Amino acid sequence: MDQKVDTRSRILDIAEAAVLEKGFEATSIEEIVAGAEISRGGFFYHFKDKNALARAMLERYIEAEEALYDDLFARARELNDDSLHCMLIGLKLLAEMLEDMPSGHPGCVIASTAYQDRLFDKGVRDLNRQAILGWRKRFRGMFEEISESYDTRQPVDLDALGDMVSSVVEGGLVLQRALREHNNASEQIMLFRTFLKLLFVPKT
Amino acid sequence: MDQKVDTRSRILDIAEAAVLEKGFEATSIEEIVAGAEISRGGFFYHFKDKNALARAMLERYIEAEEALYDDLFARARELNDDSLHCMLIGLKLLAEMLEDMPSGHPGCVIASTAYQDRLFDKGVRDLNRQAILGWRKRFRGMFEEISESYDTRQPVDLDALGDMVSSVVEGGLVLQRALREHNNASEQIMLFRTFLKLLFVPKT
DNA sequence: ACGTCAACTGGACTCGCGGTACAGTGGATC
DNA sequence: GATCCACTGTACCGCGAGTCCAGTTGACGT
Repeated sequence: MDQKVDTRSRILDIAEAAVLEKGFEATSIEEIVAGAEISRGGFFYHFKDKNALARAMLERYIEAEEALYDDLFARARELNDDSLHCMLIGLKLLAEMLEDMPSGHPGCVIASTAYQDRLFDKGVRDLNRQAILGWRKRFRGMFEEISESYDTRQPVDLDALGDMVSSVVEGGLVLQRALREHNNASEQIMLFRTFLKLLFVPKT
Repeated sequence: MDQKVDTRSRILDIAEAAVLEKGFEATSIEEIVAGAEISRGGFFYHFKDKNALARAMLERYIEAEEALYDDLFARARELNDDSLHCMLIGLKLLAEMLEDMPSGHPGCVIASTAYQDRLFDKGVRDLNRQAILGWRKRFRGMFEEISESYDTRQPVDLDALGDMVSSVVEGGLVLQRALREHNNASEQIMLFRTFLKLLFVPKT
C-alpha cells in the first residue's frame, strides 16, 4: 500500500493511457492487468466490471480537469485584473498547454465516452453531463463578469458563449485525432480568442 | 433486388441508425441481421467483416454530407451574390437544418469513428481524414473568395478559419450528445456566424 | 502465538460476439 | 438445362468479459 503505489490508482493510470490512445472498447482487461502487473482476479477485486472502471476514470479525469482550469485562470488573474483580459490570457495559457503536449493532446475522455454512451450505465452518462454543465457554468460566470464592464457588439447568449469554449476545444480535438495533426485544438482556441476580442467593447 | 430494396443498402441503413445511436462497437452483427431480416451468412456475403461495413458506411455518409453542403451553399448563392452573405446564409440554413431534426442530429459518424479509430484499419482512418480535409478545402475556398472583397479586422489563418466550421459543428454535436439537449450545434453555428460578421469588413 | 481481515493470486468455467467454412437452395438469365 | 447470384443455415473456433471460488500473504490487534 505504498512502495508499488496504490494498486487501484495504478490500474487507473494504465487504463487511462490505453483508453485515450485507442478507446474504451478496444482496451482489454487482459492488457490492463498485464500493464499493472496484477491478476485478473485482482482487477475485479477493485472494479466489479468495466463500467465501474469507466466511472472511476471519468471521476478522476474530471477532477483533474477542474483543477487545471482553476489553476490556469488563477494564474491569468494574477497577470491581469481586467475580466476580459483575464479570460484572454487564460485561453492563451490553455492553448499553449495543449500545444506543449508533445504528441498532441490525448483527446478528451468526455467526447470519447459521449460517442459510445450506450456502453455505459446511467452513472457514467450523468457524470459526463455534469462535467460539461460545470464548464458552462464556469465560463458563463466569467462572461457575466466581463459583461459588467463591456458591451457586446452583437447580441449573444452567454450560456452558448460559455459552451463555445467546450465546443471549440472538443471540436478541435476531434479534428486533431482524425487528421493526425498536432495543434488544431490550440488553433481553434486562438480563433475563439479573436472572436472575443472583436465581440467585447469597453462600456462607455 | 427491388421490392425489398437492395439488401446491401438495407444493411447500411440499419447499421447507420444503430451506430449513430449507440456507437460502432456496441452494435452487434446479430442485431443488424435481425433488423435487415437476413441471415448471418447473408451479412458476410456483402461485407467480409465489420471493418468493411464501417468503410462502406463512412463512404456513404461522407458522400451524403458533401451533397448536402453542395446543395446548401448553392441555395445560399441563389439568395445572395455577395460571397460573405452567401457564407452567412449557408450557415444559417445549416443551423436550421440541424434544429429541424426532431430528436436532435444523430451525431457525426466522423467524430464517432475518430474516437474509436484503433478498431478500424487504415482505409477507414484515411477516409475519415480525407472527409475533414475536404471540408477544410471547401470552407477555405469560400473564405478566400470573401477575402477578395473584405478585409479582416484581426489577422486570421484561413485554413484554421475553415476548420472552425467543422470544429464548432463537431464540438456542438459532442455537447448535444452528452447533455441530451437539442440545439447546441445550431447555437454554435450561429455564434460562429456572429464571429464572421464581426471579423470581415468591406474593403475600402 | 493466534485469529482475522484486506488484498490479492490462479484456475476453471460460462456466455456473447466476431469471424470462418461450407453445403445447399431458389430464382433470374442465357 | 446449366450457370450464377444472392442468399440460408449450421457447425465451429477464438477471444474477451464476467463469475466463482479456494487458497495465499502480510499487517495488525489481543
